[in-house]
Amino acid sequence: MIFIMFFSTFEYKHFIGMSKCEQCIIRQFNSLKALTKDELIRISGCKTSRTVKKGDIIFEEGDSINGVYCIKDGVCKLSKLSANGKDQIVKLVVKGDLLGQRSLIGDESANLSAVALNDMEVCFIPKSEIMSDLENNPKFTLDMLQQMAHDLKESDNVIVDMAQKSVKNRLADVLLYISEHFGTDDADYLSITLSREDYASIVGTATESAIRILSQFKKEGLISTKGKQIRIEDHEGLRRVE
Amino acid sequence: MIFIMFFSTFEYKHFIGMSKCEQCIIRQFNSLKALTKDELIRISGCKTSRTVKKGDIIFEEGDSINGVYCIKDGVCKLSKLSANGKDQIVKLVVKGDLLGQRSLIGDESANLSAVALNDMEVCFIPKSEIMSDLENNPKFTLDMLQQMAHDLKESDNVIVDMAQKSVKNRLADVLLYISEHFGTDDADYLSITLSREDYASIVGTATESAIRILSQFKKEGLISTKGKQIRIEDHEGLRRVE
DNA sequence: TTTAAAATATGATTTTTATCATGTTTTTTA
DNA sequence: TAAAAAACATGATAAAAATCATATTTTAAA
Repeated sequence: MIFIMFFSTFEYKHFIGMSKCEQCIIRQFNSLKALTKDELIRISGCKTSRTVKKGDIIFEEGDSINGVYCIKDGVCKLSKLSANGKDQIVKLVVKGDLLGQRSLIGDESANLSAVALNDMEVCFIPKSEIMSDLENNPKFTLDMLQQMAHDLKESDNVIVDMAQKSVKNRLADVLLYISEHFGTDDADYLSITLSREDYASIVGTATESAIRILSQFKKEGLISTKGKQIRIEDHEGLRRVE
Repeated sequence: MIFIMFFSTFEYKHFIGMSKCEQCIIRQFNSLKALTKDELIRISGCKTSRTVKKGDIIFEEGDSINGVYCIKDGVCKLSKLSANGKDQIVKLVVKGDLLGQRSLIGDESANLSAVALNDMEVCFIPKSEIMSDLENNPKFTLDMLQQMAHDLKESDNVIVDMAQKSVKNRLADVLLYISEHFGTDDADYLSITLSREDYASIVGTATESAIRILSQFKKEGLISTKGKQIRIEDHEGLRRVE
């Protein structure tokens, strides 16, 4: 037990999940910002914090979630297994987002699975706490409602794109979306790296098709790659893809 | 002006949109049921009621809606024009549903167009009234949130189906969905009649493809038709379509 | 009620995408 | 670090769906 002595206060709190919600900047990015100081302190007292390794399952379709995850760091995919046995990625969830709120509000088991795309750090807030805030803090509920309205709009737009755009067009869109929403590193590579299979699973196509199209984009000078990493070389060109 | 004398009190109120929300059973089917009697009386005083003819546009993409519609009778489609010039139907909205709440909550112009599929009767409640209730009645906001969570789940599931199922499979699903959600008439025909173009626009395919597949379903004895009307002859068969 | 327009229907053809097959590269693990 | 596994790549072929063309039927309008 001697090694505990080397932990600083910060590291110790961090390790066992005792860092304070009131002082956490992450909450500014989601509906938790609408909570009062007292509510945050209460949540701080019952939340748990944990790390999730790349590839780990946070929850699966059908699981009872019983709470909400606040993503402190990392990225995960929300996907659903279709009848033909293929996974369809519905949404990418990143640092600052909440996870599991839909199931919690609908009082249902998870409709989607959440799997980490890189190492993550997440806080888990039990259902009872969130529900009590939803019932008593109208600002919080309204903020949650606004966020859900935004998600619904995005989902509707994805339906239209799925139905009306070609696979090539959708794949170009995904690259642009990732670039615009999640940014790039210092060498302009997309900050989120996905496997070709993941790209196929977002676009809703066969893995081979996704690979083929990315190769074509490369030949046409629209993108370049370094291993799994992708850099967009011609944004306008990608936008023109049909 | 003499004809006004023939109107009964009921008809008169009905005509100029003065029937009372407190007494309207339709609200039991949507979030308005969470409002208090006082709130309903207040809304009654400022809502307007109108009829919409088949084919009429209730609102279009980009319109500022400035309120919420409560569907007293009839059905409409929510659609979006895609880049290739085709309309994609995202959702069917029926008697009892609310319309426009997403744009109102997000404080945005309409993302979708709403067009009547048959003659409709709708009440319009101005934005200010709804917003004040959202800010002051947590039960109402929570109910709205739960409804929105449900819509989001449905949208996510549509994305998966769009991406992973064949056109034939999706068309079979739509027929079953309409049958299960909107019911049939006394002769078992689907109570909602859609053009082949509308079916194509829900499924996300070419009109000719939708026509062809419906013809095939007919040949296979899965459905029968009488003009535009469709009757499902073999539910299990439709469910097995791949 | 005749005519025009729209919706339905179906064939032929092309395009898009999936599937199968096989090889190469990269990553993981023993 | 060598072997195994996973991911990537690409060709050949098949299947699905779109497009174009052209009737026919139904509906709406003059």
